[in-house]
Amino acid sequence: MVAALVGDPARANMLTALLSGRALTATELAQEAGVTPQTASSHLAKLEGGGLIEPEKQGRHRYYRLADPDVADVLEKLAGLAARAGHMRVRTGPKEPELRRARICYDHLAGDLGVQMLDSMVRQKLVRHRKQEIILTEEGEHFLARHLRISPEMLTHPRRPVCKACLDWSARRHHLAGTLGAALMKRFTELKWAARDTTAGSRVVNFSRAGEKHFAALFGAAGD
Amino acid sequence: MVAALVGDPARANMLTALLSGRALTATELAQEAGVTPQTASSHLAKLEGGGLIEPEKQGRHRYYRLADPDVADVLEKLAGLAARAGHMRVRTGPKEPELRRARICYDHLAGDLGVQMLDSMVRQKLVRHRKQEIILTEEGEHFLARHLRISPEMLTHPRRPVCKACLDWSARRHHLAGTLGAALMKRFTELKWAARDTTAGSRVVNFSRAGEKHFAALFGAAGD
DNA sequence: ATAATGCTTCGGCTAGCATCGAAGTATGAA
DNA sequence: TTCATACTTCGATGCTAGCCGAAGCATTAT
Repeated sequence: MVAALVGDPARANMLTALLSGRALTATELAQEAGVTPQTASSHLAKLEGGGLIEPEKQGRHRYYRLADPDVADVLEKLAGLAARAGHMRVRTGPKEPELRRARICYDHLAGDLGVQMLDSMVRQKLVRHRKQEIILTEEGEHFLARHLRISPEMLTHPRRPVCKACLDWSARRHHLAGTLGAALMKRFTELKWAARDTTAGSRVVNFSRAGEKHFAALFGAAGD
Repeated sequence: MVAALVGDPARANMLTALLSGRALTATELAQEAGVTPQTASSHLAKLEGGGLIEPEKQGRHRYYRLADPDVADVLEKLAGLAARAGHMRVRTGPKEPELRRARICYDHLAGDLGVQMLDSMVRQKLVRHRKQEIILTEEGEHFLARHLRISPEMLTHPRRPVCKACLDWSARRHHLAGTLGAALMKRFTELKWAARDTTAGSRVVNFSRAGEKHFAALFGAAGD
């Protein structure tokens, strides 16, 4: 029975975390639920078996998201019932809205700005994006060399692709990973357009006023 | 959490039984769930505490029904998810459709015909029906005396009202109980319009061809 | 290669909860 | 009144399932 899956508090916490439309790693879900990774692993296997969530492998991470909008729908209705019965479960949105805007995803930029950057690159035909595959175009190489002093040879790596689509959990869309994604983030840091938050463990990336302007000039949103 | 309530198999069976829109007694729900009455009592208390079901006392019975259309909605969606995951839960409708049409409710007529009778009586202004209260009108007294030879003094009883609204679980609406309800059923039997099913424990009431005609003449449905 | 990280599987422990028997209340019948 | 039925509460038992420690892949970093 599906309800039994949702009934367990640990699993309910996981699902509630996923309800925000983000995709989270197994470890992140473990701490959301307040259990150890091995316990979480068992729960996640059950949720997956019940068709409530779906995994997406990404390097040595395993991102989980809700399997379906229908699942989210049922969960919300369920939460609505609980609220009416007085068993309110507040669980307000994630802590930092800054995280949604810009953050480190391993070594590359994620968040709204990361998604926006990939969108812009596709629109400018710097890359071609089909499904999971992303290819750097010749125009893209020129663009990178001219504006950011990133040369193709800087991007070669024995076992890592230049471009890769990476699921962004705050925007629920893909942003750019791979050696190019890492190189871009590195350059942004070197140029002092952006800097990682000094707080230990924080994944927030803060853009400077000037940095934001330069970034927008290269990768501005569609409407701009 | 609400989902935990639905998660237990016994409770899930109870809710599924109630999902058909009927109201069932605690004992009936116990056998639906396949547990003893005392176990069922505990489950029902929890479901009531969670706001999923609501009791309606009726003599020494306790009828339970889903608290809200919303609850039914969520349960159906939940079942839909389960079906998609392959964990189909068939649970086809109740055994006898005859039960839905006409049956004994203690000593009076219930089922579609019971509901239809009360509707017709209201329409003919034989009774006034406001909320739970039903009052026999003067016209009603005349009608009963003329067509069924039921006199007002036959309906007096030390501790029982003449008219009472009784929740009909198959139609999910009220039918007529009280001494009048009992007297009507008694008269139908005497006139051989209807007879209780001979099977032991059966609550089915079978109408004869002629009985059905006479009944329809007095208490026909709105469209007729 | 070696080390480190992310995640899973295995095994044993424990808490919680469903379950039932028995006894207690409430309602109605005789 | 006394008896029967419907339902609940209490008390004790037993089983499920969540939990963690330790160990086992898998992937990536150095």
